[in-house]
Amino acid sequence: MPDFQKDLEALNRIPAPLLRWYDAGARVLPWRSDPQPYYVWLSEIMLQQTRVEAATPYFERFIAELPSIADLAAAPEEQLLKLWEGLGYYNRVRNLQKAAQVVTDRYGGQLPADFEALLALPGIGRYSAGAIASIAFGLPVPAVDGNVLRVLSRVLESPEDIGREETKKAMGAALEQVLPRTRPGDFNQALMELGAMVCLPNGAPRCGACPLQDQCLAYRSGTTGSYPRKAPKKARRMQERTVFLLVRDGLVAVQKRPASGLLRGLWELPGTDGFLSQDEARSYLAGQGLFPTGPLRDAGKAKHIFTHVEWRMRGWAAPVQSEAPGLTFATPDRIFDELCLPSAFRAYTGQIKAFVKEFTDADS
DNA sequence: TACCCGTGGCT
DNA sequence: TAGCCAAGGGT
Repeated sequence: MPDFQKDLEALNRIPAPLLRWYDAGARVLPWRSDPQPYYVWLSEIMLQQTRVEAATPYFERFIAELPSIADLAAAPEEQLLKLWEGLGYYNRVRNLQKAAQVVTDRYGGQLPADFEALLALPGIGRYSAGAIASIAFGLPVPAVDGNVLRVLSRVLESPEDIGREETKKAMGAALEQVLPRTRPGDFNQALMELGAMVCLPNGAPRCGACPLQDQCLAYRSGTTGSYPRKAPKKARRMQERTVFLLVRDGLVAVQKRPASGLLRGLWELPGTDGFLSQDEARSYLAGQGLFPTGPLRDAGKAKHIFTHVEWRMRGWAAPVQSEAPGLTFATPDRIFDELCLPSAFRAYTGQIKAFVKEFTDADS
C-alpha cells in the first residue's frame, strides 16, 4: 500500500506558490466564470478523458439548450445524445441524466453539497465528487485526476504506479491534509491546470514556467521523463468492417446499434464484419433482401481508432428500392440534425450528400 | 482487479 | 506513421 504520509512536509510547500501562479494566469473558462453547481458538474463530466478545448463548445451548446438540471432531467434521450455527438463515452450523458433525475426527485433539483451524496450519483466517481464538492461548494476534499498524479509523481519522484486505485487513494489522503481550507476548489484546479499547461505528459514539461520548480525532485535530478510510472497498456484488437451507403428516393439507410457494447444504442450506417469485395457486398445485401438497382460504387477505405479496438473499414454505396428489417431510411437533414451518429463513421457520412445527389439524379 | 467505453491532437 | 494520452466511471 503506497504511503505519502512521509511526504507531507514536501506537499505542504506546494499550495502557496501554486495558488500565486494560478491567480496570475488561470485560464478563463465558462464554468469558472459562473461556477454554479450545475455548470461545475456538467464540465467535470464532459472533461473526463477529454481536453478542455474539445469540451468547451459542447458545454456552451449544452447549457444553452438545457439551462437547468430540471431541463436536463426532462430531455428526450435523442436530444441528449445529439448534444454529446462527437464527444465520446456516450454513457456519460446517459448517467448525467439519470443523476439529474435523482437530484430532481430526491434533492429538490439542487445538487447536494456533500461528497458522499455526490459520489452516490450515477457517473460521479471519487475524482468528480471531489472536484464538484470543492469547486462548487468549497468543501475541503481532494480531486485526484491524471494531472494531479503526474505533477505530484514528479515533485516527489514517486515510483508508485499511478494507474492503481491504491495510489490514487493514498495521494488523495495525503493531499487532504495539506489542502488550504480557504480555497480548496482553487487549489484542486490549480494542480490540474499546472498539469495541463506546464507539467506536460508528452514531450518536455515546461519546467522553466513552473512555480514548483525549486521543490521538484524530478526536475532537480533531471528525471521528469521517468515520471509518472504507469503499467503498460493492452494492445488494441483489429476489426475489419464493411459499411454501406444505401440510398432510396433521396433517403439514406441508418440503424440503431445493439443495446450493449461499443457505441451502444447510437445510430450507425449499416454494415457487417469483414472486408467485402464488390461481389461479396452484393451477395451480403441480397441476403438482407436488398437488391441494388445499379452498380455498387466504391466509397473508399477508412480507419477509426478506439481505445481498445481499431476498425478498418471499406465502404460501398448503392441505390436500392427495397426495405430491410431493422433499417430506417432517413433524410440527410434528419441524420445530420437529429440523430446521433458517432465520429467513427465520418468518412462515410461525409459522402452522404454526394451519393444522394448522384443516385437521385440518375434515377430521374 | 481487469476490462470496457470515444475522440482528437500531439510527437 | 503509430503510439501516447486526456479534468474517469461502471461493472
